[in-house]
Amino acid sequence: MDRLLQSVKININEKIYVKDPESSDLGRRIIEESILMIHDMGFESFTFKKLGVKIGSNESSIYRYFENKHKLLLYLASWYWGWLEYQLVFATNSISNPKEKLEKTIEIVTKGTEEDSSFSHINEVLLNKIVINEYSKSYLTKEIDAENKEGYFIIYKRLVTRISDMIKAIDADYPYASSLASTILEGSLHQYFLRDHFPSLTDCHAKNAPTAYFLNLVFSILIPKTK
Amino acid sequence: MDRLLQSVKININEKIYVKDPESSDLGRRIIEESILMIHDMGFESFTFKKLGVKIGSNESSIYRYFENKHKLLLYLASWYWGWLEYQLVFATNSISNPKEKLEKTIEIVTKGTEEDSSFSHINEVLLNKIVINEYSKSYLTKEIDAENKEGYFIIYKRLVTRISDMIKAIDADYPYASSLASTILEGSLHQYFLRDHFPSLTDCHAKNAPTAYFLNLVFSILIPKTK
DNA sequence: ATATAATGATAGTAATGCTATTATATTTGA
DNA sequence: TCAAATATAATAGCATTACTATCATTATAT
Repeated sequence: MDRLLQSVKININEKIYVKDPESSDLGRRIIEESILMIHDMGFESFTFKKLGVKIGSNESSIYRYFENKHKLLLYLASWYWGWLEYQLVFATNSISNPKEKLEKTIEIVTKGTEEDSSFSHINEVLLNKIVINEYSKSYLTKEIDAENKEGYFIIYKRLVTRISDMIKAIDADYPYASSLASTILEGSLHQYFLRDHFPSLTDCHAKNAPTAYFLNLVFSILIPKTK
Repeated sequence: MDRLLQSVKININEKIYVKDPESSDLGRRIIEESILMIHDMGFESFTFKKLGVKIGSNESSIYRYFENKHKLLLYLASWYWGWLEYQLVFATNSISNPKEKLEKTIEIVTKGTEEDSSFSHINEVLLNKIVINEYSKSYLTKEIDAENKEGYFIIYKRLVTRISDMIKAIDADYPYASSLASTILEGSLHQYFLRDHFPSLTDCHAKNAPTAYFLNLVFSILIPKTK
């Protein structure tokens, strides 16, 4: 990825954290190590106590950054979607042809993250895997409506809206632009999960196969209509 | 639904339970009330202790049926998918035209469950909502590969395979039959979730709108190719 | 009537998810 | 440069969870 990304700070809703983890060394270590730990042990087994031991700090200190591990997950997910959105906007901004633009977009949001920018403390490859395995848990809760109202999911929603708008730009009459956009994002994560754990339920085995699958899907739906 | 369903017992992998909940009154009450409680309070807040209080029984007695609440969720999900599979086979068995058959299938698996059979102790309407909100949590775990090997997900996998086979029957050359099948099942649950909590991310607002969305999607992809 | 199985009651344990308090560094800015 | 403010660390404590174990009681089946 472009080195420029390094200097861009992903803007995350301040209500998600108690204290901005980007504002201190401890905060950055919390983010850095939590990604490694959640990836290793899964979100359920991950605790602030264990994280404290790992970063040589104290449980109570971590609570000064995040109310609980659910909020930390919301933070990591927001960061990931913000990072993806940045890449998307950066890569498609100059494309004026609507079809090309959507193609590029699908490519970006469905390709697996394979290399770490290795500039920041955030390992994007592992974060992508965390999003695949844990993102649903961040919204499949009883608190979803309240948290949505607080704006904890704006970045994700904005991303879906961007894709939806591009779909509409190609076919203004297609009545399911938002559903299709959300299917691409969600469905892509799901296909990667299936590839790793239920290989018989997917055809996406090769590298970046979800991209080919969704490109075929989307343009089978949209293009014939515009002819 | 047909009254016949009443007499059919959904066959669930014996490893999921310690003692078959269908084999006793207490077992049936565990299933019946757990559905109500998980629907009400969400899977996270639900505990065997609370369930015990609700059914006027003891925590330890419930542990004689299910090792833990995760296994109970696997049981409920398997029952749901088995029930859906039964409906699907029942309704499509006699259809020989591949397109009609897939149409009917999509209709069945994407339509929201609106009425309870009210014959058994299982409330299918609430169970459908539980599947929408909690099913992902049953497989997004670190134990997934071991549990898959134990066969805890066979019914779900069989269902996806059935749909995949029907897709292949229409277009043998379409290279993503399994991915499309899994997208229909998963995506449908997701669209219902979005409808209830992120309405701006979906176009499926009307009753059974996911059915229309997926019918359009699938046949835009498959039919043009066969012409 | 007796053995067997199912259920209920009670207790206990380690871990989790916090909160609170106090002590000790570290930073900063007057 | 020193005091004040701020950040972090250490320790303790508490309610709840997710169990396990034991023993008593109650059906049921032979």
